[in-house]
Amino acid sequence: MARKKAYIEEQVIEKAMNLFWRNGYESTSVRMLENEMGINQFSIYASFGSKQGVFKESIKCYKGKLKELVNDMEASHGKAAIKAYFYAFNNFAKQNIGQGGCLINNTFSELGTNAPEEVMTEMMAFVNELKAVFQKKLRDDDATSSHDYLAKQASFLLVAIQGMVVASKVMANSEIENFVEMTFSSL
Amino acid sequence: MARKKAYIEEQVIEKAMNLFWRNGYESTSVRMLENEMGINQFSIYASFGSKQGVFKESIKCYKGKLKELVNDMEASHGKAAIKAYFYAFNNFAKQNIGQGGCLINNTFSELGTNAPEEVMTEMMAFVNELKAVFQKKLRDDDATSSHDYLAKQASFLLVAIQGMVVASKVMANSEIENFVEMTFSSL
DNA sequence: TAAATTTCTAAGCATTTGCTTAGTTATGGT
DNA sequence: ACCATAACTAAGCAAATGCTTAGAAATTTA
Repeated sequence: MARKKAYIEEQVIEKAMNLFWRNGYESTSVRMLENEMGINQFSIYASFGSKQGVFKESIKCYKGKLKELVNDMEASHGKAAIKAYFYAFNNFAKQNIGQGGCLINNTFSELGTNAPEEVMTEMMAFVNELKAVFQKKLRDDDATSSHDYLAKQASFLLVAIQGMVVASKVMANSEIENFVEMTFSSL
Repeated sequence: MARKKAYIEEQVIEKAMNLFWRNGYESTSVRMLENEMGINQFSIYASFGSKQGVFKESIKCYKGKLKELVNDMEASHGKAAIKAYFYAFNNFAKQNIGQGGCLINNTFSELGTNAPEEVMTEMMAFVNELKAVFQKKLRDDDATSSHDYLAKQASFLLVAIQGMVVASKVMANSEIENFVEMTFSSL
């Protein structure tokens, strides 16, 4: 009769995600993952197949975290919802010391075109979903503008939020807040 | 009598810089540098001391390249100069396949707080210099606003340009252009 | 108590990594 | 032709890397 599973994959993946978030992909060895996840290398390979497999699951876990923030935005109304998301996302991005920022952005930066197909797909999907939600919230406040016009505004906010999360690593919080305020005052 | 140096350090460093720009730091091995630079590992260590030494020089080389763009901006006038710099920088950032983007941004993302002190200093200095030039060009068009007000606008543009260069890896050129136009229309 | 399965431990593998060493070749000046 | 130096080639080193294997221990159920 089988021994019960002693670790929950979602829990160990969350630990792995945090390590990748702090260190990046290449600078995170399997031995470090073993320490952080609290399971041995054999179990890592048995459950996830490879280091890359762990990373793929980590990206999905990260998306799940972001989904909670996006859900909060979807439950709110208009531009104010997007703005609140900016702040919430900034706070979320600052949870980690070291590299921190946005794991999706970091992964684009570090791996670029070398990222595994599945990872690229997950990340692009997230970016597109976020843009769609921005557009929907913009529509809340503006029933008459064209779809194309709102798409451009959503796209603008998408670039802006990427700038915010990258800049927040090296710039003062007051400068980030100034950026957000100016970004939304222009809409 | 000494044999003349057969390679020019600045030239081999430029090749190294391009490789780091495409690949990032960790994913670039010394053997890859050897191939790209066209000199052997012994010469690399003799001239630069370590892989990190090559990287430090590469960052300086990259700054030198950016300096040319900044000089162009300084030779022009007002907000139009800054806007032209955005476009020039975007074109410059797109020279490299793979990771591309901005090597300074990439390095902040990849190495974060683990970057060598000298590299951090060089990068922070560049960011501060850029902000100062932005502020100066904003003053060209606005003789009366407070120093603090213009500093905030310069800071805003600094975050914006970081967003642009990160986003340009994954978003369409038309969306990047839209972002730049919207950013400057709000100033 | 035994069986079945999970998870662990320890060791190992081939390769890659940053870096060093020693001897050789190339080159320019005298 | 010789000397001095630069740069190369080849080999090597220890450590790290991603991953595998084999046997042992742990755990649950019947």
